[in-house]
Amino acid sequence: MARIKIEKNGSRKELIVGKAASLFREKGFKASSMRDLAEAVGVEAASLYNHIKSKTELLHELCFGVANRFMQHMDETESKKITALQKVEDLIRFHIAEMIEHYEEVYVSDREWKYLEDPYLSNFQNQRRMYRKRFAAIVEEGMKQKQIKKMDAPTVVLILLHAIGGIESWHRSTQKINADALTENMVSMLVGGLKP
Amino acid sequence: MARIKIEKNGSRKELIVGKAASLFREKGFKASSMRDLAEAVGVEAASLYNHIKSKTELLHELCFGVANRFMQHMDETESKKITALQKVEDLIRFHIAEMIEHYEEVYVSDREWKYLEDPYLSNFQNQRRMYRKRFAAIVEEGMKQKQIKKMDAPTVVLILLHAIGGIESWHRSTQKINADALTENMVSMLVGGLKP
DNA sequence: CCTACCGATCGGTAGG
DNA sequence: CCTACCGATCGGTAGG
Repeated sequence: MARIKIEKNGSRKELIVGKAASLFREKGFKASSMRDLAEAVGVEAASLYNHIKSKTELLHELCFGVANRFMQHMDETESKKITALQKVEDLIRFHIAEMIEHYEEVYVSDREWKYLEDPYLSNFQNQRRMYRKRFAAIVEEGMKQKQIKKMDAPTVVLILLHAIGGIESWHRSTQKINADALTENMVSMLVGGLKP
Repeated sequence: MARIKIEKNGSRKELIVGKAASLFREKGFKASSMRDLAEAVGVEAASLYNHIKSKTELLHELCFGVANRFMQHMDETESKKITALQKVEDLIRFHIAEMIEHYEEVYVSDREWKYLEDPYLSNFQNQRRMYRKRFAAIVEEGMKQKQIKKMDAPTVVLILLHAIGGIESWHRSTQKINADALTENMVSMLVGGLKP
């Protein structure tokens, strides 16, 4: 007598990917073993391979899931009818929101992408480069319009991205001070630093 | 007939630690093998153990070397007779200079300290916490004196530290734009973001 | 989904 | 400083 099969297709894999995000964030990709992951999922290590192809596949899923979301948001921001400075603020707010809502995936994608293997590695690096270029172009536009003070735009972008993405303690921080307050603090400081 | 022994004591170990910094930065601590390191040094893996006790000892040396420099500088900054905002700027400039001059050690200490083992791990975490607390106290002082706008001080510190330390491409950046210009860009943006 | 197991690689030691 | 080697652990597969 077969069990009723209402489980969504892929839900088991999604569970594994989610546990992997948590494990990779905590211990790092290389220091996380498939046996660790299996224990977190509640099966034997060998059983994981019925749902995934390899350990690095888990990293692909995480990194490209995050990259795609950021790329799509960049498309949206670019096409908005707002000033360049407002676009920068929009991007900053999106990064903060992603950090709060998808902390583990974003963190892993940010710190562990170098362990991707090579068709994926180059692809990821290219997407990352493109994203930053587009971000820098908006910053540059803001400088032309005198909304942002003259600085080296690629450096500005690196500072902004790392200022947000680097906070390794979003959990604790968002517990101690409210998430909205944290967001306004960051935006105030980062956008404040751009103005002439 | 013995070779003349004018080599400074410890110079061989220092070479190994330096190569380890470079390797750990490039591949990460866990993904770096002692065979990789031996190859970089130009000996067999077993020979490394005549100069060091273990792989993690290399990480101790790197992390505490960096931590001690930052702690000592914090002492100096605190005792200077300047305003709180000037102290913050002083700290920012020191972080930038360390990043330019000791990029690999600082980077490794920042991203790989979690692989320290436990008497060292707790010790390092405590030093880190202390440093941030002292930094936040200066920021808070600046707020009281109305030199810095009211924000959550620990968050401000995290943003500052990550904005500077996160730049994973200091090499390339400092090649493209001059180091002094980079420093002024960063200081302008970060200190600018603090002012009311 | 599990048991059993493989080849590769790891950090490190013995002994010279 | 090297050769030789160890036990542990790794990612992954075979076969059911």
